[in-house]
Amino acid sequence: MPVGDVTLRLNTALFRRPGMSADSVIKCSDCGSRNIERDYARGEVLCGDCGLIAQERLIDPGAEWVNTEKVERSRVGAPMNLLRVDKGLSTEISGTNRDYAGRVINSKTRTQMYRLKKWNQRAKSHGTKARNLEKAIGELNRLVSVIGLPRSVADRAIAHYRNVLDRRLVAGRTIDSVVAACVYLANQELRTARSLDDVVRNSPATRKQITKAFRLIKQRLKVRVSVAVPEDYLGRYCGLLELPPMVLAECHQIVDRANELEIMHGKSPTGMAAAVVYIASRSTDRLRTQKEISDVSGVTEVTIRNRYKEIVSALGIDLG
DNA sequence: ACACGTAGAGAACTGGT
DNA sequence: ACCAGCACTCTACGTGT
Repeated sequence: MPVGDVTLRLNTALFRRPGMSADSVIKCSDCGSRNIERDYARGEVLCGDCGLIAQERLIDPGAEWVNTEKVERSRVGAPMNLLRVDKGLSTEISGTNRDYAGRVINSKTRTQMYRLKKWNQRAKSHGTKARNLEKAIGELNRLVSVIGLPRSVADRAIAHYRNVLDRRLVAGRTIDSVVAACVYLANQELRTARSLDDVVRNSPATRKQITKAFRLIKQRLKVRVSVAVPEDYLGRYCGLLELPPMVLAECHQIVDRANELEIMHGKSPTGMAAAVVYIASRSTDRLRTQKEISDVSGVTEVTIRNRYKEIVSALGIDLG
C-alpha cells in the first residue's frame, strides 16, 4: 500500500470525533458575540467583535484545490502551519485503542497501528536538525505566548529560525538564545512594541546571549530594521492602561514636538514613551500614576520622572 | 498613597589597543 | 578579545505633600 494512501485514510478517520463539525463554534466564549469569522487561510476561528481566537488548526470543509488530481477532491488535513516542525502537514497517530467513534480497535489492527505510529515518529524526527527544530519551535511557541505576541510574529520568527538553522548559525549557541533573538527580531520588524527586556525576562537565555545572537542573525540574514522610536510604544501603553484615543492623540502631539526639538537623542524610546503617556494622562485629567505606567512599560518610576521633567521643561508644558 | 530627588551600582555602547 | 570611559537606567533609599 503506498504511503500516501495510508496518510489519507488515517487523517480522515482519526481526526474526526463524534459530534464535531466545523460549525460547532457559534458564539464567542469571551464576549458572547455571534459575529464569528472563519479564516481558513490561517486556520483560525475568531470573533469578529473582540478578536478572540476560538479555535486553531481548523479543518477546511471546502474542496482541497491544492490537490488537483482527479482521484479525490476532498480535504486531507489542516492548513499549513509554519509553527510546527512539519508545517502541520503530517499525520498524528493516536495512542489509544479506540477509533474515532469510540469503538474498540481489534488487536490485529492495533498492532498494525502501533507499527505505523513508531515509523511515523521515526520519519518525523530524523536527524539532529529536526530534533533541534522541534525543541526550538516548542520554546518559540512558549515565548511568543507568554509575551503575548500575535501569530504573525511567531510565523516570522520561525522563518528566521529555519534560515539560521540552514546556515548552521545555531552551533555553539543555545537554542533558547537563538529563539529569543529570532522572536525579538520579528517583533522589531513587525513593530509589535515589545522591548528587549520583555524578551529577556521571559527567556531562559541570558541577556548577553540573546543580544549576541540577535546581532549575528540580523547581520547574517541581512535583516534591516529601523530603530525603535517612542511612537511604536504609545499605542500599546495607552491600551494596557485603558486610556481613550484622545490621550493617545495627545501623546503623539507631545512626541512630535519633542522630536522637533531633538531633546530625546540617546534616550531609551520606552522611557520616553512612558514619560509622554504620563504627561498626556495628567494633562487630559485621565491620570495614571508613575507606578502604573512603570508596571506596563517596564520603565522605572525614576526614569519616567527624569524624562517627564525634561520634556515638560523643554516644551514649556504646565501641568498645574 | 503618590511624587520627588539623590547616590551608587550596573549594563550597554564606543573607541582604542 | 579585552579594557577604559561614558551616558544612561536601575535599585534603594529618604523626604515632602
